[in-house]
Amino acid sequence: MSYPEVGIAGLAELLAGPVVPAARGLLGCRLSAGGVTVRITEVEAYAGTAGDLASHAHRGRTPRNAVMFGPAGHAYVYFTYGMHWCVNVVTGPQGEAAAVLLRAGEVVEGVEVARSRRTAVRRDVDLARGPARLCAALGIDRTLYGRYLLGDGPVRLRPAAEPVPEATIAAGPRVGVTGAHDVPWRFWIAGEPTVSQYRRHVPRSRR
DNA sequence: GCGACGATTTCG
DNA sequence: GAAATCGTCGCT
Repeated sequence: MSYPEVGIAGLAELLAGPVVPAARGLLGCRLSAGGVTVRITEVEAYAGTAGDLASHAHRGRTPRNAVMFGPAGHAYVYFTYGMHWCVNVVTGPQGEAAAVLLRAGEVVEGVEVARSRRTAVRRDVDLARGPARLCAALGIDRTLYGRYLLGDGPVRLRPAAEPVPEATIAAGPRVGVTGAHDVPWRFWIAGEPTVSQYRRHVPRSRR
């Protein structure tokens, strides 16, 4: 099954539902910001307050995660490691605080702009390969926190140009997450060279 | 108010 | 393997 043929309304409906189908359905969708468009190739699902210890919302609402508790289809942008931005799509009904982390994408428009923001990159497939790299390529930062993604704002999410067959979607444990390694909530398009490399989480105290 | 650490990336 | 680098959150 695939979702893109139903248009923006269908995408909105998908995002308002359970987080796992939403995450899978986001594969192949296009995200545009800062003059760059990526085709999403890798995502991770995070339940909100529903017992997912890896979710930023699992301890309840804070100033940082507040947008997660609002309606689906908005951008949850957060800053980490003192230098990186990452972006999520809020999903599910209001109050559930579930979200999908956009982990990687293929730059399909604005390659030159993306390269100007990612000077360390040699190959185009590395431009948005990784959640912080994706944000860097798109120029996403705090100013886009909470923005609605399905309208005409500065960050726009659109259905896939081509459907992503369910059979090509692979699943595995989430990256960088302490514990919950048995929860296969990382999804990617099999065979895509833009999918980020899996790294097992190592607690800082043991580095 | 303070301190540990993070849904990471890059370089050595 | 380890540094870079700082906002966030819970209170060892």
